Amino acid sequence: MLSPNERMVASERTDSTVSGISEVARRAGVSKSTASRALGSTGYVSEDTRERVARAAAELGYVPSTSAVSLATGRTKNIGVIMPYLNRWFFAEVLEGIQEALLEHGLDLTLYDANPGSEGRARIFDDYLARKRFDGLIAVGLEPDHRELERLVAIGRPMVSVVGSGETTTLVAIDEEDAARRATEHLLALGHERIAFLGGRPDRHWAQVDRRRLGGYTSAMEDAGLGGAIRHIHSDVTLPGGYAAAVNVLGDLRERPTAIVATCDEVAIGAIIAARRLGVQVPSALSVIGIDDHEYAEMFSLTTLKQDPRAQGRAAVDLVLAHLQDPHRPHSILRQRATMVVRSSTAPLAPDRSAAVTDARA
Amino acid sequence: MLSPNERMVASERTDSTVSGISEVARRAGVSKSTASRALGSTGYVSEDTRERVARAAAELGYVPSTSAVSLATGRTKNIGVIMPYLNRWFFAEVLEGIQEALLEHGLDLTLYDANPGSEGRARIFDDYLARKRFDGLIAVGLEPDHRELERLVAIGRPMVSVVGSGETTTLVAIDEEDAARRATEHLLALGHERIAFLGGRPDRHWAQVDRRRLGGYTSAMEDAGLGGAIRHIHSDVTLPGGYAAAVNVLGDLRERPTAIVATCDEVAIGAIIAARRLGVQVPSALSVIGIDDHEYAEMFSLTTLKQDPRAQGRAAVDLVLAHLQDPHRPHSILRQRATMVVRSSTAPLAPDRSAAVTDARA
DNA sequence: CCCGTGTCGGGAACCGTTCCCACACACGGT
DNA sequence: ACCGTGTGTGGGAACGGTTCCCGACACGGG
Repeated sequence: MLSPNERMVASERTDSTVSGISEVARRAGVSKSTASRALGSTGYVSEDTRERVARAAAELGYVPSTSAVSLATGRTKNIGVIMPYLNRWFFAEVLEGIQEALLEHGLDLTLYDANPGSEGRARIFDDYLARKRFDGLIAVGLEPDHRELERLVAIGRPMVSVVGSGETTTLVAIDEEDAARRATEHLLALGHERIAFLGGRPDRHWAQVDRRRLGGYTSAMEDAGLGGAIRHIHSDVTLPGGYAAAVNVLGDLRERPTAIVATCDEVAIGAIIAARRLGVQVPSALSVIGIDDHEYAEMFSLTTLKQDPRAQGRAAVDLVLAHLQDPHRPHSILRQRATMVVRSSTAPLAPDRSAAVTDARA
Repeated sequence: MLSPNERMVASERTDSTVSGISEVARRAGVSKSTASRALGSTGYVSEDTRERVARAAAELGYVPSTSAVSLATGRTKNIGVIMPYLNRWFFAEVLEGIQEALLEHGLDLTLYDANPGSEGRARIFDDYLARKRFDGLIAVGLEPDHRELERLVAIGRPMVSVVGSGETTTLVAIDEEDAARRATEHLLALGHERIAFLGGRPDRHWAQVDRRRLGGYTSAMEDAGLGGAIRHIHSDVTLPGGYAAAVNVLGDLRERPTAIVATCDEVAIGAIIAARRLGVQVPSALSVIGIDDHEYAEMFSLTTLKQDPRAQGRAAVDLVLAHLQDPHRPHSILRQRATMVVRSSTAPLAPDRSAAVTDARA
């Protein structure tokens, strides 16, 4: 803790420290422009003066004013990040990845939380983004509608999406459909046939991601000649959502699937918790597979298709920087590969399912 | 999706739209200064010209340059938020609350993720904050060390902390000690005596919060004459951390407590999951109480002391704005009250503990 | 009729940088 | 001896706003 006195001193020092580059210049005995050149890396400056200026700047604790720099250069040294949720694992991880990478490049991050359907979201698109407080924009799982996309384009700043469609912007994502397909095929290979897909709900805010994953599941089932067994259990894409949906489904013994492909690990874990509650043994009576490799996946021994959202965030930063450097760089799609992590939430189909159930009750 | 053609148009419009206030002025047939006055709310402008200017601005899609405005006014219309974690429930919720409130005030948010012990954290304090890209700062659960606090003070911008100590800055938080004390007293009232505290680890990064909560637990125990039964089980303050710690503790039948005060809901839920795994019935064989009222609390029927992090975030915004308006406003402490939410993870101590255990195995 | 007072508008300074341009100087080649 | 050319430096105009100051004008009261 600082004593009030020390605080006073610190604050006074601060006040005198608002000195601009001209004070630095004066102290170093050079002109403003020379000081600017010395501090920056452009133009001719003798090694001697460069040092003098650097010393003067250090002594004064000089920090260039970001607004002045932005005004003069047209660069904000700031990247905007817009995402619909903050409190879901994937989004928070991506955000941390972005933040890490930006930190290394000396860039700031301004955050826009655009909750689907909120009035705030409209304001962000109409007012906030137009302010262009950033050099580039990263949209994470945004899934903009037509009007929103229009706005985004109108900003005229490089933009990259993490998760979503890559038709209009550069994209980094895993192949959602492929991931779900592989998850399903894993279960098929284990002998399961009554495989249900858990997650998503075809309504206004139904995420494209979940739709794509459902698509991957569907085509895997069809390819296996199990088109008739396709079953989509609606669920909020959250852990409690998965739990609630699974409780209902698993409660009905006759309708119960032997395996579940969850749209993401949160939902999968919800299902596992539901199964435990109902005495349905995982994996002997029910196999569950997710997508993500969530922080909790290991603790629940969840088999999953691992993706690395942090790396996606970092990649997004690299890409937006590349676009910044070369404005004519064409859009691109960076697909990261999801890798299967087999733990023990999946197992071969038990020869007699009812036996397994009995086991669970023993 | 926009066709390439439409995109072109939009982008061209954008390019011509970079028009400044002088273009607006010209179009409205007034001078720059009049236009500025008309758009802002200061000074005398006739209703007539105000309208003409407004129309011209609208037609041109004029958006003032934030850097120019900041440079001229000294206000960035931006609030910095610095926090050590993004992917933990409490922090994400506070952040959303802050974001919501800022949105209503037309302010932007720039985020600094200062993970304790990371090199990034040092850079943030040394370089990033000094840039003063913000009018005010909100620190969430930051717990700065001496050097960091010095930096923070040196910035010379209003600052409010959410969670932490209010000695140097304005603070909004619940009374951590009181919350833990009440949690403990709840268990005591139910007849429990072997009550353990779960969470935190006295090491370099041990959060003050957990220390305070441990303190509340300790004094409640002492006041009940149970000082000898005090037991602090170390655990990472995460759900898997609580799980891992609880698994070990509950595995030992003789040492097993009859009730657990967890430092937060994530840890509490981890403990509940561990108990279920081990066949220890909650609440008949083990009562668990947490602090937070986490998103998952209801799903696990967790008794807890509810706090409202979103509201804390909003309150922090109000406070920082108040400090901005009145620079001489003294530091203050805003204590939010934690309210007990009784669900069914806590119950009276079973007369015979071993009987309860047998029950669980039945 | 003259003069405050209340409105309205314009010119110019200023915010703190960058950057273009002009200039000075030293040096080597012709 | 003279003239590029390559370096180092300073002056000053942007960048895009806000805001102070002052002049013009209308109006009503003394």
